[in-house]
Amino acid sequence: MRGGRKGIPAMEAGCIRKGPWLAEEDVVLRNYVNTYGPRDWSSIRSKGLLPRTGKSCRLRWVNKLQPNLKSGCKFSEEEEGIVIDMQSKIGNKWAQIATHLPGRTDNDVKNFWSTRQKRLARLLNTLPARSRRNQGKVPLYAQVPNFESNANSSELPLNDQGCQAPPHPPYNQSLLDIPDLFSEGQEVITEFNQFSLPSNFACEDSSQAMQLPLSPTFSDFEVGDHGSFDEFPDDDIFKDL
DNA sequence: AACAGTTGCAACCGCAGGTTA
DNA sequence: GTAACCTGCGGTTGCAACTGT
Repeated sequence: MRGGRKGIPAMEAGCIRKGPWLAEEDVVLRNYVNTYGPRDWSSIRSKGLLPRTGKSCRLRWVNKLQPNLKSGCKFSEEEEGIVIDMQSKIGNKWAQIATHLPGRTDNDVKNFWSTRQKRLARLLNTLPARSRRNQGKVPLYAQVPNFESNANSSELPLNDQGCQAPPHPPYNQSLLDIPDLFSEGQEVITEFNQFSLPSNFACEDSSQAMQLPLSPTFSDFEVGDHGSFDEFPDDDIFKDL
């Protein structure tokens, strides 16, 4: 396991313990749930079983101890697709989305989405993180002036298929033709070719809609000859169009 | 090998809605 | 009716592990 707050000494606030859970505490919590079921969380403390709040116990059970969790297992492409699709439909209803993903908790979904958003933010506002080879190169997105402010879907031109085209390159060209995500001198990032568009870009005649994959995944984005590039644009960048 | 930047995720907090006394 | 408590949810934080230079 990595991450978490292992390094933090368990704090004591009164008789309430906070911080990382110990294996012994997990055992006690498991025994409690086996005996009484996953409820009455606050009685765990009142019974003197654990110096944890009911809230903390519930969270620990739901996110780590309950059976059939896919802990430590990355989201599959199918799972990513479900999250992306549902988030676009119902918003940040992580608990609701998680019900469609067996073995995943709302926290898992939330963390997955949060990571995805961070990548987008970095893509839009800064240079790609670990890809220091891209330092000094400006993301094409970042070169787009007033991308959101001048995006008025009602004023967007129609493309040659009668679809409302995105307001600014690269979105108003065939996505499969997008040449470079980053550019400076001879170094370019290529093969940026898959991401979804918001529903307001869809044609009424679905047969004329832009042919795009609905559920891009991290692995869909590569950096031509420059190594892997796992950054990708996010559906939310179109939200206000 | 050392360092710095980034990622993944456990666990916290505040709030809202439901239940009970 | 309402105060107190419980439960669940979404947002945020912070650290160990990872990765690239």
